[in-house]
Amino acid sequence: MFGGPPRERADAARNRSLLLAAAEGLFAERGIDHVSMDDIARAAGVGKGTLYRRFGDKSGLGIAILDDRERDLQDAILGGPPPLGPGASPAARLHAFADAYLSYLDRNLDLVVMSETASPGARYRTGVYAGWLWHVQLLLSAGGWERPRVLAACLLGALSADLHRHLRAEGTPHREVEAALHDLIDRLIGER
Amino acid sequence: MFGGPPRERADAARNRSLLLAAAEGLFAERGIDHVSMDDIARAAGVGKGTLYRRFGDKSGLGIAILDDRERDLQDAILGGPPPLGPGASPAARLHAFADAYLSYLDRNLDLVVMSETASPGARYRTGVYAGWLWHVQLLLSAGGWERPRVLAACLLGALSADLHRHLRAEGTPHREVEAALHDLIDRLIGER
DNA sequence: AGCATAACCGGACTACAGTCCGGTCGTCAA
DNA sequence: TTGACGACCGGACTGTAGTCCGGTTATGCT
Repeated sequence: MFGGPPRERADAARNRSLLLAAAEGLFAERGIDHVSMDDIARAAGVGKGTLYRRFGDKSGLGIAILDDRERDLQDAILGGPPPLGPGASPAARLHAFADAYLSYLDRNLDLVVMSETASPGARYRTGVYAGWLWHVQLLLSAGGWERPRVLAACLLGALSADLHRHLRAEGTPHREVEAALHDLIDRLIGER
Repeated sequence: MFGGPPRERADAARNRSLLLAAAEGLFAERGIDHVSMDDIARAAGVGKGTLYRRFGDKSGLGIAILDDRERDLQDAILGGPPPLGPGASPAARLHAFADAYLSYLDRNLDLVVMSETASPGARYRTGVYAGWLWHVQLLLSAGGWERPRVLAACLLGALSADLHRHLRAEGTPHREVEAALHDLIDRLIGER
């Protein structure tokens, strides 16, 4: 009767792969700041229109590249072993989330900065952000907070990629950032 | 012997005023997003080079426009009456700072977003940011925290203009944002 | 296989941020 | 007052993000 979602055309899928591969290659080779959208389209051997139709804008391209790596983290949160996954106390899960997210950030910093700052407010419009927000909000309300959504948004503010790139550039040791966040979470929701 | 800093030339000063006035006018009239740097230079009757020499870039222009309004807040913090100024407990001063900063943000939201997001990391390179950081850091270390600098940076992350524009756009009531921040500060450093 | 349809393709085009440099004019010292 | 210096001026120029539309080609039905 109703078919599933219309299948992606073969040429479209091929171009998507070509573009993602070209972008990842160029980013790794020259650094994100020195790669333009034209470069990517040219390297993939397609026109610019194709690039923009597939990914919307530069931030969308970044999100697509990050997709797999983020999915790993999301899966571990939703169904992996505790304390990151379900089963541990809210406090323990919040601590585990902070560690896991910081580590994810650390491994993909420039890409995340790009996807979050391509245009003002870009971060908050992504589905991934909604996922993190939902998770933190649940943990906070399990911990008895009254305005979990706003508070969760504030906590995620403390995890902005831009901020952590700044801290890294300033030379702040990674372990100090982790320690500060754990202190903060301890005060918010209790001990580990 | 050594003269003071070389005086600004009369034409340069005149052009600075013209540019600031033109920018404020256009921003108010059309909204920040619909004003280009060319528009501003043309409205002020000067060339683009002049605009960029005076203010560096778009974010620098925003900072210059915000300068006075920020200075009021800085002065109140450094020498005004408690609890915002010196004399009150660190906890009380932190609460007062959060209120005052949120209110400042609320009154200048688009301009602050522009000055913070013109380029990635722009926020952290400004003198004003260093001032807020210093203040919050002092209050936290007076409250007995061990890593006041990193923690202060995280708290300011929760006060990013981009985030609060998003919360406003989402319809979150201002009083709820205030309440959440006060709850958070209470846990960090004690009661009001 | 043959055809109608709609999605897809690509590159020319616009708009904007930011740079550069030859010419100009304010400033200071004599 | 005059002259030399250097800061200042302006607009043409570059590089980039993102849009648009006429031509093309995959797809599903007969």
